[in-house]
Amino acid sequence: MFKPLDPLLHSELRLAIMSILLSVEEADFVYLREQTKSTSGNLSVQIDKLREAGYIEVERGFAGKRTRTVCKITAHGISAFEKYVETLKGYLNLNKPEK
Amino acid sequence: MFKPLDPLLHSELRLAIMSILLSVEEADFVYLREQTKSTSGNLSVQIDKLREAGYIEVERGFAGKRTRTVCKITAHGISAFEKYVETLKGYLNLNKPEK
DNA sequence: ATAAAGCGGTTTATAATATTAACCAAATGA
DNA sequence: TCATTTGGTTAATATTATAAACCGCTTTAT
Repeated sequence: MFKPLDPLLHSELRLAIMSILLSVEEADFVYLREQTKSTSGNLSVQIDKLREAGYIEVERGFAGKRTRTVCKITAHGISAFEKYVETLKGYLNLNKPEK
Repeated sequence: MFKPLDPLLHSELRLAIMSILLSVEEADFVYLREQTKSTSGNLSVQIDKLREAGYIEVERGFAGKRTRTVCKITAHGISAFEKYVETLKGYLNLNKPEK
């Protein structure tokens, strides 16, 4: 009945990161930090976990002279996310009981 | 954009407990343990957290000579769950992108 | 009877995780 | 030049989940 939830995605910040990357196709570190209202440290750690899992790709480049770290979701990340959502639905009684 | 997820509900086991109690209206310890495939220790701890938060009520009674701990969800628990689901939807891009 | 094993749980210890705090190098501004 | 800010990383800490050990009671076997 209750299938296990991918622990990598069942995390508020990582889920938010994935959600953004799913709708935006590419986002840099600063943008993600603003959107998620997270601290740099936390964001850095969580990005790295997603990257290690192969859910996102991270490329370091430049914006003018400043460094810029760009993230984008991978195919593997997309399917993991979709699977997570399906699994999660099993927990959420999405069929609202009639009032 | 990303509202905080109630940490009490954003937990696999506690969410499963709540999900069951939402659909069943009353369940005892053993039933919950079987359905969630959790250990007694883990279940005991998580039930207690939900009870402390006022999300569920716990009553101790008897089934024959043996003790029986019965759980049921409270109105507060129901609304917390519903709110959690709504918040969560903000993370889940539920509108599938057309293939 | 009494020992041993099982059941329904709780409490305590440990493993895993998230979050922050401290730091660093490069760039900018006074 | 030297202090600040920016874009991050690394290391330490706080929080959380999970499992292990235990407890009182009941049932079963001897």
